[in-house]
Amino acid sequence: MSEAVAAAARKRGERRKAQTRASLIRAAQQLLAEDRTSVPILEITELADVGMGSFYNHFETKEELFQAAVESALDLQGAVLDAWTEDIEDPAEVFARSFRLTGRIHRVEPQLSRVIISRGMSMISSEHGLGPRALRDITRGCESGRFTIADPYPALLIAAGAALALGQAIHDHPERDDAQLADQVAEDILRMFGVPPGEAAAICRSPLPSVVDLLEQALPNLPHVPQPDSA
Amino acid sequence: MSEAVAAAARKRGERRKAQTRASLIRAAQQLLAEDRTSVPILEITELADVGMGSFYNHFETKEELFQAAVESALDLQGAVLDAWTEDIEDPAEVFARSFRLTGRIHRVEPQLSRVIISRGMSMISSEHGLGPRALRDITRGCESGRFTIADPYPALLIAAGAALALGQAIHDHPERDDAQLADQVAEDILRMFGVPPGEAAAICRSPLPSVVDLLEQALPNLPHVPQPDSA
DNA sequence: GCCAGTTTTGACGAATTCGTCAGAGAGACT
DNA sequence: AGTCTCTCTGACGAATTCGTCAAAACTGGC
Repeated sequence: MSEAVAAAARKRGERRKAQTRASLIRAAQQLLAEDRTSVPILEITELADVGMGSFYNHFETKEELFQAAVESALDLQGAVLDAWTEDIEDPAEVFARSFRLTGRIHRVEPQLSRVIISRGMSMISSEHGLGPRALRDITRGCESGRFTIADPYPALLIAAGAALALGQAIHDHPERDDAQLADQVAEDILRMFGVPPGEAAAICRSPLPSVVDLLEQALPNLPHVPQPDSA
Repeated sequence: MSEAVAAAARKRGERRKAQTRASLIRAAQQLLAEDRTSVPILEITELADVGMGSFYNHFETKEELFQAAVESALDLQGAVLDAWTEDIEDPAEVFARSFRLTGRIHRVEPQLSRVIISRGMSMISSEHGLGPRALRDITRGCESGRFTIADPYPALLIAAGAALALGQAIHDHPERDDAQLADQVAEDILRMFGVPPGEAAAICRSPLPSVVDLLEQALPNLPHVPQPDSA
């Protein structure tokens, strides 16, 4: 037991450092969402409520921080989607659910969404991006015969591009029904994958759990996510 | 006739001013393509080979210049695609040709391509973006019964997102066969539009004119495009 | 309580960047 | 040639931004 206590103690310093880093990343995400990436470092640290010098303890340049901020947001989004679809068998349902929930997230978590939109395109091929995850799911669908496309990769490009464009459209036109739009896009893409039209429509109109509830369940259990300060 | 001469003369000043503006826009496009948008204004004017003070004769802020640079690139791309497809009847062929040629442009004109990728997502709904043009073509296809989708708008989002993702992929993975990739993506999207698979495949495998030749023909005739200096 | 190792902090001088402005230059008109 | 107007130009002072560093704060081990 004393070992456990010691271990916990040994990690208090690390946690403090991680807190500072997380604060900086959260501030960077806020600025990224507001599309204000050429702010002075002092403004970032003020927003993060840390000393100006702390920035240089964690990052060499602003760009490095913003990069980390985007990767963190993408990792979060990926982990959340995985958690929400892990118990589904049908690849078509996995894809539809991921896509439709992503659409809902754009409205419920506009900051996360904007961060991803801001740089998601250039991260499609990155290991942090949603590309690898989507490619895995599409490939699974092809191998199981559920999807009948010639090659998963072009399909991935379409799906990933559509996901980002959908988010952009939801932000640009808040008056539209975002849920219906997301469902329609998902349905179109399923048909492109080779899912019969009737089935695609049924899958994309099935009821979804509330994103808010899902997020609340998922967030506390996710590893290495910048948490809001528990002041 | 003296009127015509006077008019020509009156415009010499305007042309000189437009030259300076075009130089600035070309410099901005180069920087945009290199993803270096937080450079000092002096560096932009040096690249444009104009005096530092000239910048403020044309733009209030750097962002305003970059905005103009993106709009100029998008207008060019749109005008070129229109010129290349104006005499085609079948909406499916118009779409396929636009999409496949856009894919080729990413490799042939990497700078134009990168500029569009850098901000194309946020310009989908803009009048300068490719969105309105694509929406027009897709709607035409729906009305003529060639496309059987429920709603043109979600389809537009998929096509636009895919076009940008394709460009990104071509830059990220230069070892891939970009022409084949673009053709496959176009084919998948045509099938999504409701074009029978066999037809979609045939349309997207038909031979294409050389983008280089087309560009050479189209460029000199396009209005209000920043031309390279004819030193 | 004290020391060694780490992280945080913000003040400061150095360096960069900004935006203005007065003068030069080019063109149009008399 | 003279003058008027509009654009171009780059030097300059003002303002911003950077990155370092020595001191302070915190932590863990003794």
